[in-house]
Amino acid sequence: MDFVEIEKKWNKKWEEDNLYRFDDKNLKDKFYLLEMFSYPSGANLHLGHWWNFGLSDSFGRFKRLQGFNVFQPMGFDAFGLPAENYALKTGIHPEDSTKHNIAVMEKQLRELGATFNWENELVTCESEYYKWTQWLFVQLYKHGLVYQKEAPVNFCPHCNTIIANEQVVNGHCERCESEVLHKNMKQWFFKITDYAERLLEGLDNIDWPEKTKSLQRNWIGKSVGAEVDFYTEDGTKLTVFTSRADTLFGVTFLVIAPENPLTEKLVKEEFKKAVDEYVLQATKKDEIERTSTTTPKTGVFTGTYVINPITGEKVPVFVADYVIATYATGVVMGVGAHDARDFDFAKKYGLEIKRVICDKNGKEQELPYTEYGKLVNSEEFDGLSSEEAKVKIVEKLEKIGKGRYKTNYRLRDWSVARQRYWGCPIPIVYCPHCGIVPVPEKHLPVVLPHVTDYKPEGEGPLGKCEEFINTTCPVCGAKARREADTMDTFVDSSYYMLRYPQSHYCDDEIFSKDYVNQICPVDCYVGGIEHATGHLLYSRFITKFLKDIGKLDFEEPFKRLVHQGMILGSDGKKMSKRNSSKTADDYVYTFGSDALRLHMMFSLKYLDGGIWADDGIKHMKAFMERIERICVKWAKLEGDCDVYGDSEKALEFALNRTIKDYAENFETFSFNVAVARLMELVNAMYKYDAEEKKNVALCKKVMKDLIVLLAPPAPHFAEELWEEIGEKYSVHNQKYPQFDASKVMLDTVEIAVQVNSKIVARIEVGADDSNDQVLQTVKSDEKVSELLNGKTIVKEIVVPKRLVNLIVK
RNA sequence: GCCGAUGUGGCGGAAUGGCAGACGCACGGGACUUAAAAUCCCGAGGAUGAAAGUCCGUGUGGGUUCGACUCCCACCAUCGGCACCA
Repeated sequence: MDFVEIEKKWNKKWEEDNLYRFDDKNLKDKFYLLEMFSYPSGANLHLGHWWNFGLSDSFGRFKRLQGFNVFQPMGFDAFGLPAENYALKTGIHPEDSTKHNIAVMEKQLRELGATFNWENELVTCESEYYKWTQWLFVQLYKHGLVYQKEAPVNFCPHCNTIIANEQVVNGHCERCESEVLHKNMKQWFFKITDYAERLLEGLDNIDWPEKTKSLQRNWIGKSVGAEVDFYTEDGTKLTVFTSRADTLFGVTFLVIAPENPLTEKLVKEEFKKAVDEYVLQATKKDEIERTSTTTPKTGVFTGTYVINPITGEKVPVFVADYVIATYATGVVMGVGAHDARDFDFAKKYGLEIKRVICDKNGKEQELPYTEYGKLVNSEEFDGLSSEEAKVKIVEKLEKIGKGRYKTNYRLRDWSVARQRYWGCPIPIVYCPHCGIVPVPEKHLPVVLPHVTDYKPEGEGPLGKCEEFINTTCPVCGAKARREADTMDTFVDSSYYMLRYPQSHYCDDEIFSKDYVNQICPVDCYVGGIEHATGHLLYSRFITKFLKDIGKLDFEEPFKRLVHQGMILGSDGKKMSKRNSSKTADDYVYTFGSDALRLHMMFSLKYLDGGIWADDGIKHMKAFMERIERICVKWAKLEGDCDVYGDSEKALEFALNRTIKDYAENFETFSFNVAVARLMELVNAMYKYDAEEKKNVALCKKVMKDLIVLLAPPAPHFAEELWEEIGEKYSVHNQKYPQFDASKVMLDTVEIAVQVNSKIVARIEVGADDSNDQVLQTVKSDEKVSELLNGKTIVKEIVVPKRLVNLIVK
């Protein structure tokens, strides 16, 4: 069989026949399978693409065999820095290069022979799509979830733009690895923090990898505690947040962040110079230096004292850069005895360290002691446990109006403006009379103009485009200017899964509620774990928002999430041209795409990934030829020989075990085991083939079931073989073979009766057909007592029959 | 420091608490062949033994159990994430 040829042939035919059309009238059995869409980077499809798209396509084909009406759309995340940087490098306009790249990638994706629903293709840089990105912005704005604020932002000097927290990796830009600067700039934010609690709670009800859930929990960073108000002598209030209200009696100083606006107010005249100098220095320090836990703590005294609301004690206030201005109140109470950082700080500046917690047994432990324990030196709270004291102390603070329960989240609001050209324009107009005005829905989209000067220079390049920037106020009609920034591409991708079902079939709204509620949420989402705290969090936020404004009935966009592992080059690093000597095409043109898929499935665990090794791919081709040989041979068998003995039982066992395990392993993306079962079945067929007399009907059945099972991992091969054995087109319309449990119940079960740790009897019990696991009922009670012969049963243990002999002997 | 994952032959990797190493690669042997390739069949964790067999084996040490790769506790190693978040 010429695999390369047949692949061309069938790809063409399937496309002509539109074999995988999604039936939008039959939504009862719909299955929405989605792979994270990609950037049209212009590179050729590489092995990583095959790994991602090819294998999850096989999963989709498997669901089809099971009778699901699979919706598997494909599109492109076409805005954004990669596309733009590529354009800057080549001198070709982003729009042109993007369009070209999409055409190239689309062609290759089609060659992959995947069952994508191309009629729903979606491209985020087309106005047909980004109209709704802007609509979304306006809705968020109208619901008070968008605001503009002068804020310290992450600024990448190389990309010349602000980037989100999620895009900063160890203080460096995730794209170009330049060191990120901190600037104060006017910024647009989405108030994702309003959804922090719901984003946390929602994790409990979705089928996602625990790892990813914990990454998100970590990122959201819920911290339950209390706020406590400290007042200066002249009545300025300093509120601290603490999760350890039980240590309030141990406070010996307060620390305020250098950037906290209150800092300036607090400083006493004679300390001003020192403090100003310190603040200046602190803001100059780079992120790494400042947030490193190993950097020694520094700080200066402000000259101000505050009163501890519960003890009445006077404690000094320091400025120190180990306190973060943007978290909670930006002020921290210093408890040297029970916090490692405060301990270091107190030691360094000779501040008092006051023990207020002993261990659970009341023993004094070495300081700093940061565990929970029992209170001491805390007046009426002495003897309480930390847990009890946290409640009692806050209750008392509430009574005197100087404290309250408070929950904080580490999650920050989402910074969404980018000072770049190649993105979705922010639909905002600045009017001299009306101020900030969102563009009315009926005026959308605000079309991104085709400009030639799109070099990023720290401000939105659109500001230089007069035709774009000058407009009139939608409210009063006065001359006004448009916002020059564009949106973060994560906004584009935060709702695309909801737009896919109607990407071209719904012009007057983002989607029609009734229809999308039937198709969404996504039943299975496949993509890399690197988006755990970015795209996957944003999408959840936006979906919750759309539910809140009545557009959806559900609030989690992805029911099930699966992360493929990464496929690595021989050096153990991420695949690149340098470490992979061969491209996907090399394999496709030598062995065929089916052999490539099968090999990828079999040779590594899909969820773990690993180092790509191509030895073995030629054997995969040989394996396919081995299948072809026996199928061609068995297809020619004639007559009605119906022998039925142990050999036939063994073959039936192999078939049914494969049918069962294959499905189970496909379901969990354990493709390596699924393919192994196919190999076992083929081995069993060869073994049976050695029989003089063969049960012809059984042979034909096994052969046909095998070919059907081959359809997901080797679609072209299975189709060709199906035709070769004289079956009707198409194998892809077949049903998943029926599993017959009775054929694999070779093990009956015995109960071994144990007396004084010796097994004295074993009783055979009947197999229960309705349950293919093992526990059954005892057939005869008399038999038990007979065997026991008056002894007392200490214990009965259920073991598979094949093991009883081993235990007894 | 905190959180999470992983640890099984030369390699990729299997095992609802029940014969550890399925399936495959690499390896060895046989059949076919003048020969090679291809194909088909067989072998293979380690130690010991002529062999049947016996002993040891799933990172380490304990525990639960008739029985542990699997469950529990402690530890070691590797990888990933977060990290002065009060």
